[in-house]
Amino acid sequence: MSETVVRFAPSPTGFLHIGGARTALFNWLYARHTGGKMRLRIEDTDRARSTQAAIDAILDGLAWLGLAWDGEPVFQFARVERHRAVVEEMLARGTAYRCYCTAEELEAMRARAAAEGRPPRYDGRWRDRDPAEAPAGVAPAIRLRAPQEGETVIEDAVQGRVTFPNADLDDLVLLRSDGTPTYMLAVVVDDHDMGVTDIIRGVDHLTNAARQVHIYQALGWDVPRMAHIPLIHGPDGTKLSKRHGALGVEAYREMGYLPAALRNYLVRLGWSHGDQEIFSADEMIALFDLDHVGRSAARFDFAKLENLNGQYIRAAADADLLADFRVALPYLPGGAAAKAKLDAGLWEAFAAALPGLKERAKTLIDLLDGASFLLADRPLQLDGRAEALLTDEAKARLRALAGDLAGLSEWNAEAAEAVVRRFAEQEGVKLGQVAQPLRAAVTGRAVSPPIFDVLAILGRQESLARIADRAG
RNA sequence: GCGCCCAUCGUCUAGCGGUCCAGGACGUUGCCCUUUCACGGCAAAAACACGGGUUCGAGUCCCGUUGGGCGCGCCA
Repeated sequence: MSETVVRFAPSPTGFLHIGGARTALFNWLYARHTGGKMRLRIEDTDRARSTQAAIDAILDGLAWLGLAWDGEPVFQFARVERHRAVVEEMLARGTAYRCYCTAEELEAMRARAAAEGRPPRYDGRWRDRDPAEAPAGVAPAIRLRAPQEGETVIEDAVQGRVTFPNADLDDLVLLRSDGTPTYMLAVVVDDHDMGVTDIIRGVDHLTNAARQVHIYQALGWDVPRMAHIPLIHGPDGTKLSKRHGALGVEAYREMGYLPAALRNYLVRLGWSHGDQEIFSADEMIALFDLDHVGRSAARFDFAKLENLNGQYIRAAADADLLADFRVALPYLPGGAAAKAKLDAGLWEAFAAALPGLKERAKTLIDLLDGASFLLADRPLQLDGRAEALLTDEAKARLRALAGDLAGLSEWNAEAAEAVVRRFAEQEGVKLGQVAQPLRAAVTGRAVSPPIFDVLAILGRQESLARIADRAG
C-alpha cells in the first residue's frame, strides 16, 4: 500500500471561502491521519480570472488556519505543455477528436435543445466526421471521445456507489481552440502526475468525477479513490452567499475568531464522532475518518461558532491567549490604533486584566473592547449623554471618587473596592456595576483605572443616568 | 427539462432492525449563583417530511410523493 497523497486545489479567482477552508481541512486531516501528504495545487488555467491577490489570500488563509501543505505548490498553468502532450497522445490513439464547431453553432445547439426540452449537450457532430470536411479558418477544439452507452460508476468514500448513464455525459472539450487545456483535462493529468491517491472535494464536483473517469479510462490510468463531501449552505438553506457567511477566512480573523475554534467548528460540519463537540488538533487527526462524514448539506451557524470561540478563549492558557491576541490585533477593527498605543506598560496591564476579561469574551474583539479603559485617551471625557445628564455636583462627586482612587497609596482590588463601595452606597447604585469592571482591570496588579474612567468609558449610560437622578 | 445527491429538535448532529415514548451540542425559555454583565449550575419546550411496503419488530431496509441541493460552458 503506497502512501496517501491528497490535494487541495483551489482556483485563485477569489478569497479562500469557508467551504474551501473546510475542504482543505478535511484533506489535511485525512493526510495527517493516514500519515500521508497534502499537496497544494493552484488551478490558474483561467488566465483572465486568476489573480496574484487571490493566490496570496488563499495561502495566507491556509497558513492562518494552520493547514500546512507538503512540498511546493503546483501551478496548473505552468503545466500546459504537459497537458497538450497528453491530448496529442489521445488524438493519436483516437480517444480524442477535433471539433470544428463555432461558439455560435454550439449556442444554437443548446438553444434548440432547451426549446425541445432536451438536456443541453454536445451532439457529437464531429465525432466521426472526416477532418477533410473541416471548414477553413476555424481552429478546432479537441474533444474526448466519451463512451455513449452503458454507465459510469463512482465508488465514492462518502457518497457510496453513484451511477451515471453515459448518455448524459457528452464529449467534453479537452483542449480549447486556442490550444489551452480545460479544467477537466488538467485536473486528471495533474492528479495523476502528482501521484494523488485520494481526491476529497465538494459534491459539486460529483458529475465532473464521472466525466473525469472517462478521461482516466481513455488514458488507461488508474482512477484515484474519491470522496465528495457535502456543501455548506447559508443559514436559510440556500447556497452560501455574501450576505451569509461566504466570506473569506480572513474575515473570520477580523471578527476575532481563533483559528483553532474555526477549525473545530468546521470539522463538526459534516463530520462527527459520537457526541463529542470539542476536538484538539491532535484529536481531530487521530479520530477523523471519511466513514463518519455525512451526506447532507450543513447550514452555517454563526451563533454556534461564536459559542465555540468563547469556549476556546475561556479555556486558553493566559499566555497562549495573549500571544494569539497579539498576533490577531492588527486585523481587528481598531486594532492597529490599539496596537500603536499599547506600550510595554499597557501590555503588562492588559496581561494582568486578561484573566478577568476572557471570562466574558466570545471573540478577540470582545477582549479588545474589554480593555478599552486601558487605551482611552487621558484625561477622560464623559460621553455626551452623560455630560448632559450629570449635574455639576454629580460630576464633582465622580471626580472626587476618581481622586480617591488615584490617591490610593497601595493600589489593589480590596482597597479600590472599599472606595468604590463607599461611593456606591452614597450614590445608591449597585456595587457590582462599578466594582466588576475594576476587578477585571485590576486583578491584584498595579493598574489604576479610576472609577470615573471606568464609568465614562464603558459608557454605562443607565448607571450614569441613575447617578444623575440621585444627584439631583 | 434531464442526471445525481440529500431529508432526525430552529441549527449542527448521535443513531449503522429491537437497549429510542429518540441522545448530545448551539440557540430559546425558566430557576439558581452573582449587589451589573458574563461565566457556571439546574430544568423545560423542541425532531425521526409524507405515503406505501419488507419484517415478529423500522428513525434505521426498499419503492413512491413532496421539499431542498448540486451538475448539465471552448469557467473552475
